[in-house]
Amino acid sequence: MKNKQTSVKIVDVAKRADCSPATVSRVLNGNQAVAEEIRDRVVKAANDLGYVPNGAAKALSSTKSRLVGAIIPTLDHAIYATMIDALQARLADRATSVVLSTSLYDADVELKQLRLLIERGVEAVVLVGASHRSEAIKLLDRHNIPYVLTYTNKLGPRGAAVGFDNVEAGTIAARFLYDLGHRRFGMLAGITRNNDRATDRVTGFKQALQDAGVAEDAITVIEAPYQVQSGQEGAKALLKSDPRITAIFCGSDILAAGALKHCAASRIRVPEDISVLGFDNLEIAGLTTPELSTLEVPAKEMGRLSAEYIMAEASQQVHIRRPQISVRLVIRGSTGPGKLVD
Amino acid sequence: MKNKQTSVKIVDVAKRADCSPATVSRVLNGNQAVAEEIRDRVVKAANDLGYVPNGAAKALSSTKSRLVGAIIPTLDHAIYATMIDALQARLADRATSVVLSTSLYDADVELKQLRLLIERGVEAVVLVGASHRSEAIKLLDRHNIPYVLTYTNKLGPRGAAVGFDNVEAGTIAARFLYDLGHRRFGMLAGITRNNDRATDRVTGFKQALQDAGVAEDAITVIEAPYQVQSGQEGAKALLKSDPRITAIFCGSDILAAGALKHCAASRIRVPEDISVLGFDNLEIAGLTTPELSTLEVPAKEMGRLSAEYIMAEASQQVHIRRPQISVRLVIRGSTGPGKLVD
DNA sequence: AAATTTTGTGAAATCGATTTCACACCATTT
DNA sequence: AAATGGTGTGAAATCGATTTCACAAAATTT
Repeated sequence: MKNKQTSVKIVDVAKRADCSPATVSRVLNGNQAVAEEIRDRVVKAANDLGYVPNGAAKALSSTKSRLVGAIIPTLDHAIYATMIDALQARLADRATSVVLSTSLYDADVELKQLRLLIERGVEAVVLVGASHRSEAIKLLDRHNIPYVLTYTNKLGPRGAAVGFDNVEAGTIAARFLYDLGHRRFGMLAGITRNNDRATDRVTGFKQALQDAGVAEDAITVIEAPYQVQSGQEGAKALLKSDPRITAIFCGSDILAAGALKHCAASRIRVPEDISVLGFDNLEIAGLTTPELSTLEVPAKEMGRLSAEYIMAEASQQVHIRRPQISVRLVIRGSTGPGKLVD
Repeated sequence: MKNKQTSVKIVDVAKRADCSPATVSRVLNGNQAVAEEIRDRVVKAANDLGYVPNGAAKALSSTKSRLVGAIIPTLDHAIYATMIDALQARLADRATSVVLSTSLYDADVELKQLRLLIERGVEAVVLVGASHRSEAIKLLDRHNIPYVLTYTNKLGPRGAAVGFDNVEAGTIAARFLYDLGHRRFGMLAGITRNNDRATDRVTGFKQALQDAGVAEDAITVIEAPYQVQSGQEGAKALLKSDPRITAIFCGSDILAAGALKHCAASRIRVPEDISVLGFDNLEIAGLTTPELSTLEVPAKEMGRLSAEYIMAEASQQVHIRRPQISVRLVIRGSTGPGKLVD
């Protein structure tokens, strides 16, 4: 049943303006020259009737959907929400909408969502991280859809990588804590399965410490989902596994906040007894006691730059495929000197 | 130029499966009976060719876009991000995507975004709050698009209201603090302009206190944007304006966290000297020192219920237009008894 | 003044699906 | 054996815009 609740169509506008649908289309899209007089009639007719063009018809005939797809792990984590917020804001300027999906950190869900987005005719796709089902990239290639990988700087043969080097981020954390004098370390990482960013941070952290001469058994790594409570439990497990740890690097401020809670509950002084370093620089980093030292991730920036890339791509312009983006160390009160015992 | 990068269309699948496009459509949408044998051929052909239906064409011919629009103030506030997360998750089950826009608390921007969404052919719209440009509602009515107002329980002649009574929420806060023995109050409200929820919370709070016999000049209200720093400054201004205040109700945990920061910096003890009550029960509420007492807003629940309503509406079923939703008082460490001086 | 170019407009094809309608075929019922 | 009913399939209309193409009228050049 193709019902129609008498919605206004382009022919209705044409009739009222006493011209052809073609002319109405021309006026409303401002593409070609139309006589001033007719132009005015059309605009007036469209307004009078409250004409809203049918997007599907528009998309079908022009092969332009003005839709951009984004698939992130979850909106419940501020780091992604903030990125999407910036992306959406920037694209809205160009009358382009964001179709949002979440994968819950599951590559298969991501693939399924991607298929749905492609079916919707999105003109570009924003993904998180560099590890995806190979079929996902194939799908994007086959449909010739531009895409952006965020939170990573690993570039594929096509697409853009709008993010930072997670290995390097781990390195920065390691150097910072090592230079403070710490010699036994814990890392409270995110779940590394299906998460190349979490994996890389661990890699960078461990490698840099070992390069500095820290023995492997002086570094304990535990994984935990990005939740405060997991952070508490993780910190506890970490200190139980190696009671001599004096510095903990967390894969997210959420985990770090949990670690701080554990310390407070166990009367462990931060940073006197233990230093805690977070990741992301979320709003919460400024709210804990002590305030969290952390690595700032430029989420807004990544959202904005992803939008820039997509818009450039849409207008066939060349654009930087891997902008220079890096994390920044923000030192607050949760980190301090380690006793240089040897 | 209607270019085509040789993408696979339904006729291609039909050809390969040696049947008509009509039959392919039937198989892929599982609507009508098709012989087992042909069905298999079609499925195989579609897989082999990697066929992905064209959403625009689908939408145009079936008058179903499987798109739902949502306009929220910002994704940068967890309370909205969480709601959208739940909405999206629930709708994804039905192969329906969410097109997301932000209004930045501006009703005109909202209207503009709404127009865009309608043009996209969204089958339903989710908005925040009850105050909108009258043209917005008109637009929805004219196009006969179902809509949901969240974070409010004010029902219009059409649509659903999936939220709580903000006046009542203010009342609950007032009663709680009054019953603790407080007699001079501060309220750190969100910006009430264009924000009926913020406005209602103030109304409820003041009214309930006055009903309890509190004089008007014993209640000081200051507005501040939902940012930690504004919370700090607001709390400072509040206490300067009336140094005898012993309890502060904040329109958001963000503001409350700021208030807590101010107190910590000014060596004001919480809750001994001053009680601070938040709103939302964000994750940060459990991370401050002391932890925040607050009113819990069921954001996830609202997202889920909005999705339920939309899905029911899509399948022409009747559904509750105003589900019973309420805030819940969560008592932690930032509130305590007021000295009952008189 | 004639020839040419430019400009503005409408008719009709097109985008890629869904869905109606007609019809052939086979299975029942009389 | 004839009449009836049900099932599965394809041809063609349809959704509502954009865009190509043809052409008339106006502007410019010869």
